[in-house]
Amino acid sequence: MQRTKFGEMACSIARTLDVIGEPWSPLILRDVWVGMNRFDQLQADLGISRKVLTERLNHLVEQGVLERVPYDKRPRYEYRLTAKGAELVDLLMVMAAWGDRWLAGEAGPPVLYRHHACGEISRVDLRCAHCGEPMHAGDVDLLPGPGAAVSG
Amino acid sequence: MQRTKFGEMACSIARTLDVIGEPWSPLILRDVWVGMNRFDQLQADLGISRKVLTERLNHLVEQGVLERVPYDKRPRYEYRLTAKGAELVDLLMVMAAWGDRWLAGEAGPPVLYRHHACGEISRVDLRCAHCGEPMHAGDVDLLPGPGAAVSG
DNA sequence: TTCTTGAGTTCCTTGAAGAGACTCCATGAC
DNA sequence: GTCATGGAGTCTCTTCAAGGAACTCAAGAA
Repeated sequence: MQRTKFGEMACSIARTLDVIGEPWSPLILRDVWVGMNRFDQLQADLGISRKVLTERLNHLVEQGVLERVPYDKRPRYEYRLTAKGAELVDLLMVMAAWGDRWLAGEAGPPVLYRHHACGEISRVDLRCAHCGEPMHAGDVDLLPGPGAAVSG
Repeated sequence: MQRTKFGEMACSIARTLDVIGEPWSPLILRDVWVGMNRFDQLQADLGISRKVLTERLNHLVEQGVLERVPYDKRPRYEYRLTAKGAELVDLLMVMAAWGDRWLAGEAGPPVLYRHHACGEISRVDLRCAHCGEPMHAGDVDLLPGPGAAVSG
């Protein structure tokens, strides 16, 4: 349904939601990220209905976020992140960082992230690609871009 | 419905989805961010049904992401981002950045972001809070955190 | 040959989203 | 005082998506 629900909106947020905005899609991506690549693994881990899992996987493959790779001569496939999909997982890390900060409660975060480059437990931080200073929603002005006035 | 759908999962991504994972919620937040603060404005801009808009706003207020502020003696309210909500908008900026990169097409991005600190058109970049180097999904190991083994 | 296993399909029921009319209530116009 | 207005919702009905569970299909194992 949601396939073209938001996409007409000339808004990159809406367009992104057309790719991973449907229920379960972000969690499917997370699972693939941590190495759960197969249909039955995903179905068992998420407790999602097989029908919906099929639909979501097909959509994510169509969108170029996952690829379906045979791993056996039998009809056996597994799902892998594409480059496009890997960058979506960056988004999931930011989502996790927000959840860690605001929803983790007493127990603390369920998952820690160790950064390869420095070897430390860390978290992701948003910075300006131009000047390197922190960049948050309150630190920017929004201007119409070249793709602003899409008509039709 | 989705209110506690994913939240039991001891996963900050799932918990975050319980807050803004429902259809329309991210777009409602975006609209409030850019200054559309009132019920009828939101309803007209999004084309969402009034019933669903009511449900979403209530949920976002319950979650502490928006606050409902009277702006007149009459029963007139507007919705504002809380600090918690403003940090969610950071997530939307990352979402927009992904959409700009992968879905904008020929026309280019519909919106540009000018960073206050440097005055330049820029985009958000993910860096390690510890060492300041780029931090992407492929650059981290995941380890169980203190809140990992939530039972019940 | 039959069994098993991964990867889906199909069908039926339940529950959420959409559309749009209706309500409530304080104010300003008359 | 009465009426009209406009923002902010509620109510109801229909449509469409999600859940659950049984069924199918292909190929290698016993």
